[in-house]
Amino acid sequence: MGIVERKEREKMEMRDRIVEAATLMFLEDGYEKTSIRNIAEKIEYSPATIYLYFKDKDELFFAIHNIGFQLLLKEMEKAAKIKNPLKRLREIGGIYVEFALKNPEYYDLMFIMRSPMNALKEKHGDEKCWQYGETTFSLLLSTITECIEQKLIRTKDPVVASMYTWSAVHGLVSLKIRDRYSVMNLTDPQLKKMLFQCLDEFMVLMHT
Amino acid sequence: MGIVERKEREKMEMRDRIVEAATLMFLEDGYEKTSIRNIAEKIEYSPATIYLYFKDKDELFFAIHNIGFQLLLKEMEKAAKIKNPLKRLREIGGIYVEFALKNPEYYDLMFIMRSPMNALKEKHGDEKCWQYGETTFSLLLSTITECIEQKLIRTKDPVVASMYTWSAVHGLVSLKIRDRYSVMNLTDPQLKKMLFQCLDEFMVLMHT
DNA sequence: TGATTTACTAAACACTGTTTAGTAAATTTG
DNA sequence: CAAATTTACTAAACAGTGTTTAGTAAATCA
Repeated sequence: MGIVERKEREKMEMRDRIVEAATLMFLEDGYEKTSIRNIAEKIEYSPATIYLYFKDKDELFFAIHNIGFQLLLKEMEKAAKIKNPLKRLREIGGIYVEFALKNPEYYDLMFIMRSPMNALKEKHGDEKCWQYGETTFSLLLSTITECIEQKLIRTKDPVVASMYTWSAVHGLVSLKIRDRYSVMNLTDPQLKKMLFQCLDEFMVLMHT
Repeated sequence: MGIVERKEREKMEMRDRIVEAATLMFLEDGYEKTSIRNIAEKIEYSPATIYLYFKDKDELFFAIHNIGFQLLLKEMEKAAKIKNPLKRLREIGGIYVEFALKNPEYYDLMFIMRSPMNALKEKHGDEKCWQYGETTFSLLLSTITECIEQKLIRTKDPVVASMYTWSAVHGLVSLKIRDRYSVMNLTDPQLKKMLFQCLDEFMVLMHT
């Protein structure tokens, strides 16, 4: 009898409805204002119900963080086609920066906020750990490895190169998202231009 | 009569006592656990008293953030002596990374958390804005300008170079502080070694 | 000495994440 | 089909949070 299947499906549907409502609220009003009580009110259930589907707020926001990664990885696919690994590397960087500027809330959750990482810590070993993070990093790593193989960049260690490349682009966008470029009085379009100038200059530095 | 002077001095002393207690709590137990109520209890005053000395929690944490910057700038002074601007640049980077790893809570407050920047936004124009941030950045900017003048680095625009250099080191340490290097299973000493490898590799890239 | 200002606080307001105990409906079992 | 059990849900409470208001006692001024 398909009764347990139906129940499982219903459970999944309810979970999805919670994540959907929470995501909408999070993107519109930010993390702080997306309270368990507000989400519950939006889906017309009691706050306690949410705890039947998620261990805590961190686990719920881990689910939202995953949606963000799916979005980023879909964008990244566009770069995967590019044969020349150096051009692909530049495109990956460009997509990364563009994603962060277009989806600052998602980016914040994916790479800055503590919340989703807390969720990972608690279920140690259950699934490997930070799957989507690994996937994204290995995309960068394999591209840089190709660049080194073809002697297109001035570096030997692919892991070190991947780390400081990731750090460079993360630094660029996270300082913007967390308001530290207020030092230089720039408008948003001016800053965006600057960020891409930084990216291009960085690519020049790496190039043989 | 020195009565208003004494009162002013007492007001300052009380302010300092609040900041001191809050700083100790913040460094020991982190931002979340450093509540207005806990601070008040520690200094043996009521929570409402704190609001006679600080507009809100953000303003209090802006004061703590300033202490962090004083600490960083004191470390930076050691680099100022170095004549060779390229070596000075490397030292500035090293001190920056070292500071972040040794004082992750301060670093977080200074360059990642929203709280102190919120305090700045509210008093628009009162003092310029993010004074300490500007000071630190101009230290980097002047060093890089010297490097360019002496043709020691492969770049023309000093502002762009300062931005991506800052971003690179900020990226390195902020990904560590916010737990995103959990991807690579490294111990803390291993990661530290890697971060400095990244810094050195980056310096090689910049060098002519 | 009386008026005023200053420094402070108790209590409340409006929130937050989370847990517990209990209920009503759906499902399974005899 | 009726009784027992499981499932899905909620009201209410717990223990906190930042912040404001109204009121008090002491210090200072006139």
